Formats: sequence, C-alpha cells, structure tokens
Amino acid sequence: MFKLSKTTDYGIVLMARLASEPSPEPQNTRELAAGSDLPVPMVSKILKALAKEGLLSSQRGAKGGYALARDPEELPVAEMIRVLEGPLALTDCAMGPSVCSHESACAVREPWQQINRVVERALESITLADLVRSNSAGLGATAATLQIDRSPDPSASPLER
Amino acid sequence: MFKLSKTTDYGIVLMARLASEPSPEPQNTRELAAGSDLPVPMVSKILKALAKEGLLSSQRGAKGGYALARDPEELPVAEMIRVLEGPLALTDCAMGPSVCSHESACAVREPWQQINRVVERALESITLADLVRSNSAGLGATAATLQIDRSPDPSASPLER
DNA sequence: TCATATTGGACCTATTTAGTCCTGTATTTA
DNA sequence: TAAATACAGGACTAAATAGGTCCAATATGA
Repeated sequence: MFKLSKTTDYGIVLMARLASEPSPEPQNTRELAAGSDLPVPMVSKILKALAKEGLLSSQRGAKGGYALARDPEELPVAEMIRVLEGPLALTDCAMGPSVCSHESACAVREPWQQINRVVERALESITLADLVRSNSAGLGATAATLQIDRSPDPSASPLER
Repeated sequence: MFKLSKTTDYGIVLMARLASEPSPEPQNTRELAAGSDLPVPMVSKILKALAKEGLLSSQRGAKGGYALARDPEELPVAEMIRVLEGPLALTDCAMGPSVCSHESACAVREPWQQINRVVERALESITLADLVRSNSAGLGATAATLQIDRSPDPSASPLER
C-alpha cells in the first residue's frame, strides 16, 4: 500500500517524544507507551530495535530507560526508516545490482532508481529535530517545497548532499 | 517494507512498454507478458485493473488488446501508483482527518503530512513519458535533484504546482 | 536482596500479497 | 453464422508479512 509500517510510524513518534522532552534521565517503556497511547509490548519491541541499532541508548535496571543516542539535528528521517523498515528501496532494482531477476530485460530500471533517489533525498533532508520543531513552533508556515531540477548542473541545489 | 508492490511495479513496467512502442494496434496480454517476462495471469489481472481505472483502453475480441488511454506526458507516476496501490499516504494521518485514532494525541502529525506532500510532489512531477524517455535516450545525465526549500516564499520553486 | 527495567527470544494470528483459474461476454474473420 | 480470439469479472489458494503478546534471563539501583 506504499505506506510505512506501524512499527516505523510508532518508532518515529517515540523518537520525537524523546527529542521534544530532553532530560538527563532516561525514560522507561511504560512512560513512553502511556505518553503516546500505544500498547506497552509493542513499544518495548520498537525501543529494543532502536537501541540495538544505536539510535537510542539504553540503561537497565531501576531508574533505567531509553534516551536519544544522537543529536536530533543530525538524525534524518531516512535513517530512522532504514533502521525500522529496512533499506529505502521503492523497487527491487533500487536495492542494488542483481537483486531483481528481470534486471537485464527491464526497460524502466534507470528511471526507477532516479525516482528512488529523489524520495530518499527528501527523507534524508528532514531531521528528527525538524519534526519536533515544526510541531511546537510553526514551521508549518514555511512550507517545504520540492523541485525536480532537470538541469545538468547539480550545483544549483544548495541542500544537495 | 516501504516499497511498492509487485503489482504496481509490473504495472508501471507494462505501461512503459506500451508508451515506448506507440502503435495504432492494441497489444494483447500475451504479447505484453512475453515482452516483459512476466506470468500471463498476473499481467492480465494488472491490465484489467488499469483499464478499469481508465489508464488503458481495451478492445475485446480478435485483434483486441490494450492501448494507452492517455497522453504519457500528462500521466504522472503518482497517478499510476494511486490506481494500483491506493492512496499515496505514508502514514494514516496523511490520508485524511480522523483516519488515525491517535490523531489528537499525536505530536508529529503535521510534519508527517509535510513529508508526505514532499514525496507525493516528487512522484507527481515525473510522468510516464519521462520514464521511457530517460531509458532510450540519456536523461540519466540530467540528474534529478531535489531540494527542500524552507524559505517562506514558495514562488522560488519554478516547478511547484 | 528485592524491586525495577531492559534484553533476547519465541510465539501466534490476521491481513496482505502474489499468483492461479474459470466462466462469461464482446469482437473479428472466415 | 460459426469459430476463434481476447477482455471482464470473479473466486480461490498459498505464502509472506505485519501486528501484537508473552516469558525467562540479565543488569542496576536502593
């Protein structure tokens, strides 16, 4: 259905919550679940995954919990999706060579990879910090606009990475 | 897994094939399946769906088959995805109001909708004609670059719709 | 030592996806 | 008009994935 899984959706919500309430104390699973109105076991599973992949730091035992392991400004949405969802590939051929069996005969491989890059770059350019910022303040006013630049000179795009 | 279904993938490949070999004669299911190295029943199912939604015109009987119903220049990738895959919504909240039960409590609804718009616009700006063009010729050289424009003045984006 | 919390894993179920098959109907051609 | 061709519209199945639960083990603080 071309949408993110609940796991990813919830995961990003949880990360955003951690980013919006910065505190030295880690927050535990129950607190986070309650604050987001999500089932505890599900939240637990997701937090474990995020910690395993290094996006969260975890502390065990009493007073333990989870905290952001990285600067929200430096954590793109794309990376959270990759961790929770797998590689960012709209089609098989975007994952790499010789993944798709129809590769050699396929007429639209090139353009698909291009589309994939466009989407990926969009998700790469938005950080966790952007998510919580636009919420509390009003970045909603500064609309994010997209443009596909077909000019051969890529230096025209200031945000290109 | 944040990727398109096979149905959508195959569907766009088939559309591209029809666009790249423009002919007054409609092409039938078997021809299209053979040319794309895909199973006939699957191709049949997809073509039926595309015809039902008005993206292909169909002709029954001997010498029948399918043909493009619309100008490839005016057919964005986004629309093909919508027809085959459903609404273009990365998260529930992007589909519309009161679809997601967590809506009122959710802290990241706004930014998600923004991200969704960015991706959607990217897919909206690439047409079926672009797909077949970049293949045969070499639009691969004219790299599609993306930029998220955070300036409050949207008139800076020439391709904005 | 006890209560608290993460870790790692197994496990189950409902939904979706991919793919097949069959019957009916329209159209062309001989 | 009869036969062959090809789409239309279903129902149907198997496999994969997603969503969600639960438990035993380990680490930590009081």
